[in-house]
Amino acid sequence: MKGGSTYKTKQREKMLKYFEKHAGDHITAGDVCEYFEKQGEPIGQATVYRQLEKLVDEGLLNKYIMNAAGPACFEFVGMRVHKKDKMCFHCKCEKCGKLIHLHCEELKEIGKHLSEEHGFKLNPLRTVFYGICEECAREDED
Amino acid sequence: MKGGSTYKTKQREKMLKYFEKHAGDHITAGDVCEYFEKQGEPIGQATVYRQLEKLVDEGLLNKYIMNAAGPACFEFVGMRVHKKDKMCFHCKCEKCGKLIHLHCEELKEIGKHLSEEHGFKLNPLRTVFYGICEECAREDED
DNA sequence: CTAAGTGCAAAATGTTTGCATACTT
DNA sequence: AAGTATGCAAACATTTTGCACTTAG
Repeated sequence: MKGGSTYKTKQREKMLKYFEKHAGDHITAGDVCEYFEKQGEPIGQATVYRQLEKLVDEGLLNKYIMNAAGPACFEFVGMRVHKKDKMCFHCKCEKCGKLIHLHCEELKEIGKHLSEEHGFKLNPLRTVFYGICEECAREDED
Repeated sequence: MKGGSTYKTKQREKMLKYFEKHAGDHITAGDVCEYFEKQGEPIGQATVYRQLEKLVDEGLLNKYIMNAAGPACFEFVGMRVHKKDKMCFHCKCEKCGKLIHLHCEELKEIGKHLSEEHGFKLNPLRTVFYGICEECAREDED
């Protein structure tokens, strides 16, 4: 369904290591370029984007889109291991922009419900809940 | 908190009418420009973007971001009326790109849960569930 | 040797901004 | 009259593409 195999190149390995090391962080294509630039071993941006896409396809990274005119964020997921118990949801505050990671059993029910009732296989790793976080809600009492 | 008042201009009214008429549809800034272009009464794209932003701030439209390098979508919400029973969730298929509108009581529980347990006020109108739709899942049995 | 990946620079998108002019209130 | 909106064109930022070259298998 997807074309050909994946070569193990220096660039790919370096990027992967970088993401692995920063697991849990949200990293943009620009961040990646900048980082390796500073390391004195730059990776062409075209390569960065192409590898990023590939890694997302392979399920090693997740891609999150926050702002329309702003870079997409990528996050390390793990080596093809989709550990259910590590599964986490993301909440993005529309007010302060904060991104909250939620680990919650009950939320996993959503996935089951969507699947059973609506035939939709939720990808919790890519899904972002938008709303207002606790702190902002407090200031925002209208 | 936000600057100044809002004038009732031709452009704004036309845009609003257009969105209202196509309630439920997902419309891009480009769509808006194109539509009025064809009507023979074009609206400058800067104006379109500025009004779009404004309308979102005012809560008359919702903004959805699907692809990083793709236009944002806007959808009519209603005249400041947040009818709970009209509340709907969006599921976006990562495979075929289809966007599904879901009206579901159970899903509304998510909002309650997030609010009560995590202090997060979900905005279901802006939140998009990513995953694989029924049809694609069938072809995709791996 | 062949398929896949790289890097550069150029193009393509989508969105934002500066500024002079025009419209609303 | 004062404040806000408009429209154009230019500026931006992010992402994608074409092509010659290199590298992995």
